[in-house]
Amino acid sequence: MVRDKEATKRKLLDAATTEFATYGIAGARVDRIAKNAGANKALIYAYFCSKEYLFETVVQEQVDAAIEAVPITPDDLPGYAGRLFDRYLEHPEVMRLMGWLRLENGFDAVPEAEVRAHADKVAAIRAAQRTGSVPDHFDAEELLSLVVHLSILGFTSPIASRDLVVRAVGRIVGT
Amino acid sequence: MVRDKEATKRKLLDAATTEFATYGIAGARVDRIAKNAGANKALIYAYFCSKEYLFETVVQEQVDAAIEAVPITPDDLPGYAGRLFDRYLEHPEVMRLMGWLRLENGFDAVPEAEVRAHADKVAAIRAAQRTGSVPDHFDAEELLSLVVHLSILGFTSPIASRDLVVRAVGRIVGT
DNA sequence: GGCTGTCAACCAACCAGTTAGTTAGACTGG
DNA sequence: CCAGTCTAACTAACTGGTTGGTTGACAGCC
Repeated sequence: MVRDKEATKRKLLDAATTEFATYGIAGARVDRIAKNAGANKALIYAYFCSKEYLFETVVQEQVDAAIEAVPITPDDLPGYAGRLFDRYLEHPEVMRLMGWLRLENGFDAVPEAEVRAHADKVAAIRAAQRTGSVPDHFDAEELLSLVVHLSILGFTSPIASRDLVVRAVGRIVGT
Repeated sequence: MVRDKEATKRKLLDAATTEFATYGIAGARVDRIAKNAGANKALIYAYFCSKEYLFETVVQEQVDAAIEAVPITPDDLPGYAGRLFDRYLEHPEVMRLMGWLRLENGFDAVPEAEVRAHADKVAAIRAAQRTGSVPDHFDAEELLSLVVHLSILGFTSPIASRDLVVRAVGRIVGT
């Protein structure tokens, strides 16, 4: 047996990510997380204080990763939406975790990292609008909301395709 | 005490609607539903068999009501999106219930009533496209998905307004 | 009297969180 | 190099409380 705190934390976080994405906060079972991580339940409380705080840690980590993986391209918003669409298709856990978070902890329970990243993206779009490379019939914040929202079309509609999202954003952004 | 089976069922359904919309299936408490309905817990099992089946009944009822309340207007899809937006603002339970359903029972667990209504709406849009009153750069089914999806923008973005949704759908539908 | 709606009390299963104790392995003094 | 010691990672078993579901008795109505 290897005694490695960080490695064990990692295994617990991985198991918790799957568990929370599948069952949500109320539905997740601490025993199952420990078992799937091959670790003891008490370690969850030693390392993450509580089930709730473990969930927050998982969300934080996943949101950070998603934000870093798909940087915004203000001059190509349809392409940005397409890359977001791809990301969510590859990592549906993020969307599921956010879904649980919003339903269980209220609709304004937004991870801090997301708030910061959001502000940066609005600024980037606004700058692009000033140079004229992005039309301004929508306010920068409105435009970002629309683009991001359209990129998650795949979770609402079974017939949604990458191409559909890209074309729709193309029409929203305009010429 | 009044002994009225239908009235008791109604009170239980109302309490269950609030409870399930707030806490989901796993998070909902049968005792709390009974208490809030002013009825006994055993009646839930007498009338609705199980917690799961009670949830299904609630969802069915709410979805039916929502479908009936907002009929489609193929020639005015922005207006349709606006009315859906209003409906969800007034009755957020429906969206929350659907959210729980999708997360807890899988993303293809769509109520039967919704499937039927969906097909009708696609047909209506397709007909409008044939008469030329709706442009056909999007397939009818794609168009409906986009319109419905945009109407729930309020659940993703805190800055979403009715006007924003209407304008966005306007650009999607085109002239 | 029998049928039906209602209920308090109950139960077995489950679950988040705790604790008292065990052990791997790093460190130390010789 | 090694015996002794100390610490922190780890664990099995337990606890207090909760939860979905049941049951047997009782009350009102034909």
